Amino acid sequence: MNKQPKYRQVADALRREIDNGTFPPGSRLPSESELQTRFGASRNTVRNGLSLLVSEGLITSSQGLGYEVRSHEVFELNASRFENLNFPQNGDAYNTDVTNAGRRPHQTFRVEMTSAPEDIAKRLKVEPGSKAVLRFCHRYVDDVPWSTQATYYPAWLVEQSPRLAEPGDIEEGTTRYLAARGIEQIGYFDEIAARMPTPEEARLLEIGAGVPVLLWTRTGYSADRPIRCTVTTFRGDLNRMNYEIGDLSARENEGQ
Amino acid sequence: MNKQPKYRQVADALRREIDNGTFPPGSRLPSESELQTRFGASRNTVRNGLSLLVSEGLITSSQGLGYEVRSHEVFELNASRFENLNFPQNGDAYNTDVTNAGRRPHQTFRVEMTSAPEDIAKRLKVEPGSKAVLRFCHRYVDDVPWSTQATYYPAWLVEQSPRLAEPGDIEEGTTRYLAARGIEQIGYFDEIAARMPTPEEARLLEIGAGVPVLLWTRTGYSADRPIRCTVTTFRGDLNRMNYEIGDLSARENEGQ
DNA sequence: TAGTGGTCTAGACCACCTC
DNA sequence: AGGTGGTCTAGACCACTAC
Repeated sequence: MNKQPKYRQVADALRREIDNGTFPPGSRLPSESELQTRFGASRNTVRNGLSLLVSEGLITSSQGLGYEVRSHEVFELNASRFENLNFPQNGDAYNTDVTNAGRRPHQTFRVEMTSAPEDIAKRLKVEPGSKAVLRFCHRYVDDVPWSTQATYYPAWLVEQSPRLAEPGDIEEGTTRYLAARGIEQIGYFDEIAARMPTPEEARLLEIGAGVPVLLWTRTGYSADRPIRCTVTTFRGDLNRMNYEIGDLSARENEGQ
Repeated sequence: MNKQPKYRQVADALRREIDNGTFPPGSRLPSESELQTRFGASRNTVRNGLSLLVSEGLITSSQGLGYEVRSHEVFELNASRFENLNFPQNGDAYNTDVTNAGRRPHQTFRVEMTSAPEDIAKRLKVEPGSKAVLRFCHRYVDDVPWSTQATYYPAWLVEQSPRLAEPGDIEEGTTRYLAARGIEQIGYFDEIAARMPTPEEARLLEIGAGVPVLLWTRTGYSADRPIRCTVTTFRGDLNRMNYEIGDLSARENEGQ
């Protein structure tokens, strides 16, 4: 005998029906009271089962409306191709990529003078707590919050390149601006991690329960030392990162 | 007035105390009944708040023991360096990496003849449902389930390289075995995604609520066509992926 | 045996959405 | 107004862990 608790039976039954198409993406699940009678369970037990599916990222709930099966469309982000070393462009080609996908990009932007958080300082090889310029970007696609991007520049670099600390965009792109001043990024170190969002991240990205964030930390190096560190936070349900390594001429024919 | 529901107040208060070190990683939270009196709330309300923290990945619970603050140690996985194109080695250097970190690797292994799932078939550029060899690996570090790895080889390749379908390890490594038979991988396409685990993944990786998985899909190409597709599923709380791009000689000095 | 969390019930009131 | 989910309570019994 391997009896599952009732709320799991509820979750399992519904999950199966979502998987096999009984409830396709975008459709609505039966209401809690309908599920009570169907499973012969109390309301709390039904809710317990439903909340399991919510935390698995399978469904969402909204007051007054009901439970809806989540639909998944993902946005591909090529991390190795854009920001090409021989052809530096503004930031990370977000505008180009989004527009190419037929979507409408939109972003808010701000520049701050802060002290570098410990993990950033370590990557930039500066003293923890030392001054840094933070250029922060909050990005939307078709008005849906998509990602936040925080780039830190160490103080010594800002002294040489004062426009980094000025508010507002740098027209030609920060990479080109730096290159023109003799600071060339010749390598990157990328780190990718996943975790559940902090309440702050959940707020900025309008993430509900059951959706992890992808954390992408890119540290850019000149020939001598690290010159910037960019931390990008994505909604995990809407994004996928790609890397191309080596010779991929055999991949060109069709879209994968 | 911006009153939060009581269970959120419980969660926020405890989260703050976890963040500021009142409850350090590995320590135990007060029991539910203690929290009831502290917050003047019913047991279900307290449980509701605690389950929020569980689904954020901050704490775990076990019957009879209580709630414990999760501790985070992450394992770095260099995706661009290992499986070096000029120096192919067995699989993805998992054994080497883990041993170097002073940990004890352990894995179970099986080989299956299956039909390629749709997404795999697309990446291998074969008909959906066509035959493929699946080499499946379940990996542990110090007896903690760490990742699962499924590599699919298309039928046409297996005909040329029959040992792929044989159970058991290929001593010299599949990459070398293939290279010796004239099939050389000259490029990779990596895709990285994050999501909540399916019940099956949660079982294999012994993941509790609040821990996402990292999905790493690597498609290997010869000069002509894709020759394999490897899907690795990691515990998101224990792993971080790295990519090195361009010239990183300035990084060598210290550990990042 | 005592204390912990896990499951389940029954009922109440509130907030939001649609009509 | 009527239906939906959101919050909260009080109490019951079970399962696991410690001693």
